[in-house]
Amino acid sequence: MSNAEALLPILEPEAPAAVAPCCPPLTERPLTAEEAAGTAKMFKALGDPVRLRLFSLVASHEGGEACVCDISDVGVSQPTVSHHLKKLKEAGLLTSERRGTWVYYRVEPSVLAAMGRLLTSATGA
Amino acid sequence: MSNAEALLPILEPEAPAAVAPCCPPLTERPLTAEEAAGTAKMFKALGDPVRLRLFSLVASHEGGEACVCDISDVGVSQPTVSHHLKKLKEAGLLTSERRGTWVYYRVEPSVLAAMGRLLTSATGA
DNA sequence: CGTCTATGTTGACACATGTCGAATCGACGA
DNA sequence: TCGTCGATTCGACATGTGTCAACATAGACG
Repeated sequence: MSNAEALLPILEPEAPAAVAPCCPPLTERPLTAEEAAGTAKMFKALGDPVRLRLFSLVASHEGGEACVCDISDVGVSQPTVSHHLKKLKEAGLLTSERRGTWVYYRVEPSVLAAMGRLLTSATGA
Repeated sequence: MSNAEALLPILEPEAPAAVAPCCPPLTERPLTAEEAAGTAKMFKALGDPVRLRLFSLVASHEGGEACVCDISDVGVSQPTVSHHLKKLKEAGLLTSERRGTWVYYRVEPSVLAAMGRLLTSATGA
């Protein structure tokens, strides 16, 4: 696949942007097909037990940041952990940064807030 | 299927209870494997565009209740709509009730609130 | 430069999932 | 009772997904 990447004009596999300010609360208005498609990607990313646990490990870590070595003890092999972290990154929920030997993952606070707003009914209840 | 139900001791295929008061916010504490497994089911249920749209259609309907005939216009066949509604029901997000000819679906407000709390960071940000 | 440790990628496999057409069930009306 | 309409279930198929072993890459340290 590295060949294709070199030949093509570097088209990114997923649109990694514009996930934060998405939609009003679900109780307020039915989502359009486009809105649902974009939002469902985030929910789907959290729809796997391993990913949800990895995400909570990063989110609850000090400073909302965690090294892979700190969170790779979730019961699956390390390639699988890397695979899931990549999925979370593609969904816009995490960002990664390499500092020296280790790679650190951080949560995207705006995305968290947006998803929370989606599920927080504005109707008072 | 009516035969099997009559013969077997009525074992339910999915545990339909105890989904509402689950976990503290994700930013507060890493989820255990059990918590993640249970919570991921709800996120997974909303991780499909069609299901998310169906859910928003029901949630935003008057009284948080909608007939299937009102929400079955999401671009897929009616059996598929029924299939997705069943999934949402199994995840504890919806409840169904038959009134005469039509079947009405309603949202479970406590579940919505619980999921919103999960994503609402208590750290102030 | 060589080697070691830490992450990420590839290829392959088993399994789950979304989708539809056809058949079935349930309620209403002629 | 029979026919019709709304909703679910069944059977089948194509696709997506999670998982791992093996390999590749990136930086650190002698």
